[in-house]
Amino acid sequence: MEKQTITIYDVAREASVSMATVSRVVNGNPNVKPATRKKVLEVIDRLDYRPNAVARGLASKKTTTVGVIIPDVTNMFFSSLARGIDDVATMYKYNIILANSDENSQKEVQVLNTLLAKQVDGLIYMGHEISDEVRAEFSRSKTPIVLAGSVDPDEQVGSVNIDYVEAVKAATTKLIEDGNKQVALITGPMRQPINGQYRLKGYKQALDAAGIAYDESLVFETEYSYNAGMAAFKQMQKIGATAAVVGDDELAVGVLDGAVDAGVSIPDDFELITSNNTKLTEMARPQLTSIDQPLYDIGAVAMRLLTKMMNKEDIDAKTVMLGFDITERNSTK
Amino acid sequence: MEKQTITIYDVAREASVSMATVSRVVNGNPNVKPATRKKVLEVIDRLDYRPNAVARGLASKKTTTVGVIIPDVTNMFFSSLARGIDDVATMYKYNIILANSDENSQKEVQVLNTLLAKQVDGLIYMGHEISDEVRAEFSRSKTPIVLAGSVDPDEQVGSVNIDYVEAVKAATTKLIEDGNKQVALITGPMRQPINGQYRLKGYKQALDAAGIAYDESLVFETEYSYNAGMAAFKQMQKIGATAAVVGDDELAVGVLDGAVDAGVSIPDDFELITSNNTKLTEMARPQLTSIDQPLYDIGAVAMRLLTKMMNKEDIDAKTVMLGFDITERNSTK
DNA sequence: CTGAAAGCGCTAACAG
DNA sequence: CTGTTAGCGCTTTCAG
Repeated sequence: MEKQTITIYDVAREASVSMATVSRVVNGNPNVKPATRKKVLEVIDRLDYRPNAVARGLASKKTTTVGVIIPDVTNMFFSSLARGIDDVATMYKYNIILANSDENSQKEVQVLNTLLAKQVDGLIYMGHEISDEVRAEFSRSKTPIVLAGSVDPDEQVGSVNIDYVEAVKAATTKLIEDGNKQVALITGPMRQPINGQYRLKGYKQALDAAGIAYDESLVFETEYSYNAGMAAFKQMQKIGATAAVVGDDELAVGVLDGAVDAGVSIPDDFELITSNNTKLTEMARPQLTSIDQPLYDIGAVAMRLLTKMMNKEDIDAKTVMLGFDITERNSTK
Repeated sequence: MEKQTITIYDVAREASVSMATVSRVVNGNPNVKPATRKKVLEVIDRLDYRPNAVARGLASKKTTTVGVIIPDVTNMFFSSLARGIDDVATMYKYNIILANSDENSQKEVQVLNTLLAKQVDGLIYMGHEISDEVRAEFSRSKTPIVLAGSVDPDEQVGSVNIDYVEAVKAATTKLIEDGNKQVALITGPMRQPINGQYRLKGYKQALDAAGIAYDESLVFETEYSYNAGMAAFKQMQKIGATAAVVGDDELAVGVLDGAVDAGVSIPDDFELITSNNTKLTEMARPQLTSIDQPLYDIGAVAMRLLTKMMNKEDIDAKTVMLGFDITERNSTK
């Protein structure tokens, strides 16, 4: 009365061969006489046999499943990465166990452990920052790990990114060249390396190169939300900023709408460059100029790198940097 | 020299008990003397033992993993559902294997089979339409299945939705009451039940109730994309429509921007109601009035329903309809 | 090219 | 309350 499963044993019996042989044909082992292979395949088809992946996993110690830790699937930035990950995973016959972490370190550790308990062959981690607890789990684990779109200051695991320093530097420089003297940087917590170490560094480099003094009050540390963007715009208006590099698209749309709602004309009176080039940049009015990170590719390359690691192939470089562009739209002159 | 795993047997030996006892404490079986439980827990902790979920799955025939088929994680509509699904899955100790299908029937069947091979305890399917091949797989499978945000005309499996007929009827009615004589309906393929059977029906009912004749040329069948929306607006302008009910938010933003770009004032000269109330509706300018489907809840309830089915609990109703609202913003008068 | 047999790590009766 | 004993369904030597 249960889901009466037909096993490899049933197939063996019906085909008058041993389970070993059935196993061989299922696994594409070439050491099987074409005739018997044909016979077995026919029985498999007739019985509608489907190998039990769990049993397979136990016996072979491979699950062809990788764990993916994502802050929030609902966030376009991460879901774009996830799509790239899943596509190449599928390409290499892996499945993905997706787990939302809300960037909560405790949840991350928790999820990490259940993923390892499920014997995933590899792990992809997304998130703006790696807490010490998570880092500890990483180094304790023998399972291959790759970070997608997040930086690992000590390069213990693989990672795929763009050069955030250069990207922000380029964006800031463009704004300066457009004639802006007061360019703001609006982004997430400086505690997170991508902001505190990379974006801020690129921003300062651009300022330096243009001979403009760094003004701390032009740097806004905020959460990545639409409302935070609207609030940030008000602040900027107060201190006279005329342009901004923004670290997140939703945040940038907030800044944009804050300006529009305040009757400030973009890009004439205020210029804006955002960072992720998600669909939002095209849907906003005016459309947003953006650093163009190849999100899908970052995910895809991360997964590809992971397949190599799981396969124990030689890796040229554990840390890969993909190129970026700046896509100019109508929020800049 | 592989990842030297410590097994339940190691724990048993170290704690001087049988593996059965270790298994009992790991599984919270109350039939263990507190003292021995304590001893075992201590050893587990000391050895850093982590039960192998694959072996567990093979022995118990439960994987505490459910398969989730999603057209595209990158689509806010579906990712919102997915978030609801994952949250309640986590709540009930399940993990999610997420697979993108691109609404491609062949891929769906393929994915369905690998998911079943991995012995998932249940399945959640998202997608606008269920092909005959997929339907066939559904009925062939003994694994519990729930549809989230998609309708199943023959109710073979569980499903969670809102009443699309009523929702579109309400939206259309509002537009008519605002004085529009030419209300368009812009949505996906009529082949898909949600459009052809439900939305169209609700649209016609509203027209009927208002004594307005149905005009086929006011119904647009298109893909769910920003560009399709811009194109649709041009069409509508040609035939003199003054309002539209749109089946997808990204599509609606396209319509909106098409209007804005053409210098048409919204809502004065054209009114718009969209369907999914994703963040996009708030980021657009003017902000979009929308049918408010509780996306997260649909996902959450679908997963909850699935847990009941996996648990063989009694279900009051396999098909559940959640309520909806219409959130008025600035694309309607 | 094929079969026999020993596990993989854990759960689940069944005794006691 | 605890231990023994079969498996779960498949992979993988090891012979032949």
